Amino acid sequence: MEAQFGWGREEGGWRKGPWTAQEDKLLVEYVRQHGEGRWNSVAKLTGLKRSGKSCRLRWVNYLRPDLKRGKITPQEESVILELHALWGNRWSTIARSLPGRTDNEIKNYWRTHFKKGKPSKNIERARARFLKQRREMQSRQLLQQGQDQQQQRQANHDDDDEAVGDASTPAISVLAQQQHEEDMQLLQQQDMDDLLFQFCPMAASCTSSSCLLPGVASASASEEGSTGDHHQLDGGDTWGWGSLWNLDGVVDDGGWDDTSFSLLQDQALAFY
DNA sequence: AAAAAATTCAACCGCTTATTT
DNA sequence: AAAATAAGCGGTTGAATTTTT
Repeated sequence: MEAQFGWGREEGGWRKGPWTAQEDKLLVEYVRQHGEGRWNSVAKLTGLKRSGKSCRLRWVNYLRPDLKRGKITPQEESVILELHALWGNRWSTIARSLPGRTDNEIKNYWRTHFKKGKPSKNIERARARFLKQRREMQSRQLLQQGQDQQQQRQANHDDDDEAVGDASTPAISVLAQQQHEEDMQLLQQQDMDDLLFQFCPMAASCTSSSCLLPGVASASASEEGSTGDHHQLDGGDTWGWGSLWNLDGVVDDGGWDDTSFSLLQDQALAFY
């Protein structure tokens, strides 16, 4: 299962695509002998068919011996969160505070775990899953109930959206009410999981206190439609304003006390 | 069980900045 | 002094893998 054609083949004299173990070896050997830098001479001296750019990238992001392998730890994640709040998308700057991690790695981590859209997608899906489940339960239940006491309600179920707890339907009975409550509990728990995940994916492995967040960004935020806002500032100042964390309402200090929890919960509920 | 959808991440691209000639 | 070359940066891509349906 080697690289296909097209990807991992030559183009204009240079090989592209995934590196093979042999190529890695050549590059490592080159660096051992000549040190880092002068990447363009790698090809000349070793016969490796890779551009200097490609060699540098491979070394910096993958072969460097001081790289830390393995998953980002909760501590590292906190740093990323914090520094991103501070600097925006200055990945290499952030990476300097995380020994053994590359800008690329951090960028990827950020994008896959925190970039707006993804986390809410998770929540969306959790919600969809839940609603489906609930619908099934409800219909099953209603079916059964309908056999018992047929006529009473029929006129008044708007269905889908709550407002259940009203006195208008005494017949729906304690059972349904209970069920609903259970559902809500389930939903909330699920939400909490997702929300926690959104803000601190490693929370699960964070034993109790160790996971301090720099602050909780307001989950609502803004900036929706723009698919990739090119803030092409000419002046060389490339602040990622759009992606800057909203620090308003930062609770800060403390970490996860009950207050921030219920705050989160509020946010979760406000979501719907 | 298999197909489709989603996720991940290594590597690419174009552009900017730094260094060399 | 300026042109050329190298290094560095951040955004984006897409094959491989994982998850969901």
